[in-house]
Amino acid sequence: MKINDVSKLTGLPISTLRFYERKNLIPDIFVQRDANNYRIYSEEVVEYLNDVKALLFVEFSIEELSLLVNQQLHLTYEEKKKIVEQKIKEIEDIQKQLRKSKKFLKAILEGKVNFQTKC
Amino acid sequence: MKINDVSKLTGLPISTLRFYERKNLIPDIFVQRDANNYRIYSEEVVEYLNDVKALLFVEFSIEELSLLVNQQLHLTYEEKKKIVEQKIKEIEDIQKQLRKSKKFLKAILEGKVNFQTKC
DNA sequence: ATGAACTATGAACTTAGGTTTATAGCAACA
DNA sequence: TGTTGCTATAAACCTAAGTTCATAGTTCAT
Repeated sequence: MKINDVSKLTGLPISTLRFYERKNLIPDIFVQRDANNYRIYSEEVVEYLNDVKALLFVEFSIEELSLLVNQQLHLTYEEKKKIVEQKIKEIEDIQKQLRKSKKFLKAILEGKVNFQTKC
Repeated sequence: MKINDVSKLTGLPISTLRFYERKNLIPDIFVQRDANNYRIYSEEVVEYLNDVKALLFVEFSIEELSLLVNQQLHLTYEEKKKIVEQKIKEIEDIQKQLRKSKKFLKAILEGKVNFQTKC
């Protein structure tokens, strides 16, 4: 698969795919180069990138995620486990916040909240 | 209450409080000026800002939220209702994404996911 | 075999959401 | 009454996460 195919299958712009690679977010197992230096992606990269998208959307920064997936940095399993467990806790906090926000927004809909001067 | 009190009670830096005000995120009912041009906040601003914090954390941009709370823009109730309903839907999408991410992270912990070359 | 479409790179640019700095006017307390 | 601390503003600065641009090589369709 070439970069354009991956872009279409994941919905990520080509520029973003190249950017993620520069940020070490795409392990070598997913992408190699052909004779013309074109990127050739494995099929599995699509599922991987969909997970990455979800993780980056709310809970991870590129730097954090890169730390986790980048074997150059030689994090031990224990170190990675710690990061992941911490992240799961953070997600649970976000879930709590979201339930709170939803309540607040619903209260607005029902006219129970008003932060504006009446006039 | 002066700005330093609000900062301490909400955990928002003073610079952020001033910044939010410039972005029309703090309705006039919550803040007035005294004889020295110092900001004097009402007690209610603390709860309001805690809600704002939650909303900005994941689901709203400053601009969107300002649109909603800023009466200068004269949005009708119906227009605001539409924005809020849309936002609730988006939150539900985020909640779905988060459940997916959590699953993925737990699979990593259990060794069921591996995006790295074994060596 | 040539023009449109695809690929590559490095560098510059952009936007959101703040933070920091420079400068100056009040305040509070010994 | 002075000096430490709080407040104000405007403008400059910063970082993350991309995007766009300039330039150049490749490939595909006709």
